[in-house]
Amino acid sequence: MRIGEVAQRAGVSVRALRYYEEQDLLQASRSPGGHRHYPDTAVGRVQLIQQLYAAGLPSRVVRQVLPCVDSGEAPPKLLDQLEAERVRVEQRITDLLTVRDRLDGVIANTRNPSAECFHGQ
Amino acid sequence: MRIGEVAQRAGVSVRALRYYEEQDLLQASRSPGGHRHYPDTAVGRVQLIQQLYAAGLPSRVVRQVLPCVDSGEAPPKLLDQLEAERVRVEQRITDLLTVRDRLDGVIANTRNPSAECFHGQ
DNA sequence: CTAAAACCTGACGTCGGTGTCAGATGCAAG
DNA sequence: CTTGCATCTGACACCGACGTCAGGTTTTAG
Repeated sequence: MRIGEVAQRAGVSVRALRYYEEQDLLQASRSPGGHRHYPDTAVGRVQLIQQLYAAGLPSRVVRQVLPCVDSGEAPPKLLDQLEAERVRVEQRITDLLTVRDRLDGVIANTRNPSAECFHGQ
Repeated sequence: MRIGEVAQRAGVSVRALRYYEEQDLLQASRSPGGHRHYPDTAVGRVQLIQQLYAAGLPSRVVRQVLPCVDSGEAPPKLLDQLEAERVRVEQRITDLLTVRDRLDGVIANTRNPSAECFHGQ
């Protein structure tokens, strides 16, 4: 599978895939002429990478985490790192929940201004 | 209250506060000599701004959302915008939950490798 | 065989929220 | 009045995940 097709299937740009390779997140074999060639599993991997990015993990962390998610286990040395990331993710989740509730409050109150106005934080 | 104290209390840098003013997120009166002076409510407002940033909202959106969160209601014209943001936030939450569960899976499996290896997505 | 489409490697641009530095002032304490 | 910290206004630096352009090569369709 060539880079264009992977990009299209995974919903990312060709540039992004090259960047992932540069960051050692995604490997590709090469044709005699130098063109990248990917296995079918690449699409799923790219989507996984996107998910981790969406969670706010930077490349260097993704690089560590990826093989663990693949294999389902981690070298003990990375456990602390993983747990630290878990904590961060959890924190972001609670932040987002708070913001969501605030937005909900404003929306509901605007739709139905009769209700009591809670301005608590 | 002067800028240094606000920064310290809110846990952000002085630079950030100036930036917020530049972005019309936070107003300050000025002393005769030009120094910023903030009301006590500024600290809470800054924390709110931080929360919105943490949720991934960019400055221009925060600028629209802030007065609504203050007043508890929004001009109807902004309702669509607010709901769009709500959807985005919700999406990010589910992304984060997925990632969290993946991390949990790896962590649990590493701690107790005996268990069955679920590699579901 | 040839033209077009896809791909290649650099390299520089972008955007947003800050850090940081320079050089000039304001303000409070002795 | 002076000293010294806080603050002021620019302005440039940074980082990360790409976008984008240039100029050249490979692959594929006809």
